[in-house]
Amino acid sequence: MPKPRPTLRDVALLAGVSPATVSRALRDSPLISAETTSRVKTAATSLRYRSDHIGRALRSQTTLSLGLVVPNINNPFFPALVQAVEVAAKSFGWSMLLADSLDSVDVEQENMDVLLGRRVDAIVVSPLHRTKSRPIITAAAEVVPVIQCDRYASRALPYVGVDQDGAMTAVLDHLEATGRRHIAYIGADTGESTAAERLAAFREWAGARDLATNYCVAPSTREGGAGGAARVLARCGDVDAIACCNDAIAVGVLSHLHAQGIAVPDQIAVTGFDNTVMSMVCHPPLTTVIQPLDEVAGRAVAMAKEGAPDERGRILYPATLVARQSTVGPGAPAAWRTPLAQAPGPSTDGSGRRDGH
Amino acid sequence: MPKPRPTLRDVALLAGVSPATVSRALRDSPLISAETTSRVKTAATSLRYRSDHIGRALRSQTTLSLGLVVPNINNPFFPALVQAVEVAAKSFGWSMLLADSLDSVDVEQENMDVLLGRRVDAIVVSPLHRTKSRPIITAAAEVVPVIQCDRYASRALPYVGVDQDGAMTAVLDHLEATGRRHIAYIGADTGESTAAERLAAFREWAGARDLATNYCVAPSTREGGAGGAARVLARCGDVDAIACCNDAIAVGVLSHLHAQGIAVPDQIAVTGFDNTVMSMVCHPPLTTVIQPLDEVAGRAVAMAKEGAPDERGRILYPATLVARQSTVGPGAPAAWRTPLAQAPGPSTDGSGRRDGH
DNA sequence: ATGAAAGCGCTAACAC
DNA sequence: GTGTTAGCGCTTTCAT
Repeated sequence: MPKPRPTLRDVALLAGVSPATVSRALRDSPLISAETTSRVKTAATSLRYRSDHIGRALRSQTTLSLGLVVPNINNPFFPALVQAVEVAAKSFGWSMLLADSLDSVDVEQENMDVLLGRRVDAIVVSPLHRTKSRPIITAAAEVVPVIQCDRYASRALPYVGVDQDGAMTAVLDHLEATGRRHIAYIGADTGESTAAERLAAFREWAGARDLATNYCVAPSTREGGAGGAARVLARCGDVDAIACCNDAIAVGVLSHLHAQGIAVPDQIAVTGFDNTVMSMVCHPPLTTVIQPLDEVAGRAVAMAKEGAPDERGRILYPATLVARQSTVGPGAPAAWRTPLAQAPGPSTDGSGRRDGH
Repeated sequence: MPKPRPTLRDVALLAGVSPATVSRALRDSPLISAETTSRVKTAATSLRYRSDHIGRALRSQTTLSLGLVVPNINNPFFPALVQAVEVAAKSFGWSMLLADSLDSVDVEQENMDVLLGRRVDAIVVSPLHRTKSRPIITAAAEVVPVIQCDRYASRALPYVGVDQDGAMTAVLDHLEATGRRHIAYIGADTGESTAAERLAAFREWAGARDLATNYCVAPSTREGGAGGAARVLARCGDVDAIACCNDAIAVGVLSHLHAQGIAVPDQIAVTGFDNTVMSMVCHPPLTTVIQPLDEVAGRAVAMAKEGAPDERGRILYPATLVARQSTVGPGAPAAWRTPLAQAPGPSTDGSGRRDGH
């Protein structure tokens, strides 16, 4: 197994040229004659030579690799983000080191240290916690470009995400438009920036209508959702809709309502967020929100690669509401989509710059 | 941002010792006096020195990193495996490069090349396809230890997985024990080794009982499952159970039965496989199989690290059946678990060696 | 258009 | 116990 790996020198010997020429030829330098280039490439192929990334990295001081730090890949929201980031990175020859923080700030700190030690050229991070993660990513950003993605922890660092306020507002507008008047909200831990924004959107929306803000915060689990439902129902008898911060909570709400013999959506409508597989498989299927992860990830990776030197703003993409039977009932069309904004592109704020490089 | 990174030399200068001493001290070499060691560490800390992985890798010819190649991380089965592998790798200081094959053999090949170019010390791979992936992993295995995990494509390379035959047999035994007599099976593409093994287990089980082998193969999606259900039902009128190769297919089966007005489990029982979130959220919850992923991943990573020099056998861990309402009905206890084997440890075969190093 | 030589940051081998 | 030297594989001046 420990078969000696051919080096650039070996190729040079076989092709009868110098190592420098091999290096240039393999990278199609215009300085090298076509004839020499092809001879070198033939030699390389016959030796099954593969350029050694470590040597190149040491010399060129660039590893062509990206660190991705996610809160917890077992959260069904993140695999799609991971995939999108990897695809984007690979599209220009970068590799991705994945670091899972396991929902622990300590692990997140450790992950950053490992990635910096590995000399990743940039880091894309979805920070665990709005405030606790701030010193962690700030320190890392002094060494390497750090782009916040999906969640954020610092307004002083670039961020690419989704317009949570617009999305949650659209959910609430949809509930109102379909006749709901007593809307409760179950939020997730507001340490997550997205959860904080969604809750803020609910409070603002309800406040603007002079409605009671009947809400609570629960763990992002089905059990959490069930408990939250019990609480908001206990607080107000005539709730006719429960908007949730994410699909897991919403599914838990469904199970509580089911256990109580409350019909969905006839008596109470329920909404989720994230369009995870759960929202399609549960009963009834959940009205939820689709986030344009491929675009968000692509933009974040592009910024990471460019070093995002003077881009300090927040780039927000619009989400899409998908209405399913948990709000529109069995008689309505199976699924229709409402884009939350006319323009498909992102918006920026806080930087004074328009989007586009 | 491009703040100059302190080097080992800088630390040496500050501490008034040689670079070699710094190198040794930072790694707690017993050769260095305690006094010097602490002085060096102080200097390192004050400079915020972080050892450069690239230099170390070039010199020591080991990157302390592991490549993980998965078929598609959006398959809800894999995030747990990815997490388990990363945790195991990190437990002895390795990092993980994740490469997602996007269900394409070409991408899988490309992934292997990239990982080898990055000089990962070992690769853990869940091969996309039983036969098409074979040349790919075989070639990689000539350069670096390659451990197959979950799925396999070559019996000539180490494999750590789950006893699929035992698991599927237990599912069928369970159906029989709860009174089912006409069991159909919906398999996934048998290019996946696990799907092939599960189908083989069904055919063997049914054959041993002289039962009709009413089965079909369908895409691993909910749509595939719905279509498969239509086919097996058309073929035989008195099916009273449908065992499925995975949860996604089983959920599709549920939706088809639901649409046909067929009651689950009263008229037809349904089983899934993998214990993904789908199996808990769908209606009714699916009887399914839990695979001990943490153990499988831990063992695979340990073998990868050791280079698994003469371990060519298959290491199989037993799975656990979890019975839910899709087979045992609403009156039965909510969920009870049946371990599929007495011994919690893995079994080996094909190598003549017993487990344990 | 090509070669020679230096050096990226680190650690192993060999002094002392 | 510690310093000196050399070199991992590559790219990049600087020559020619």
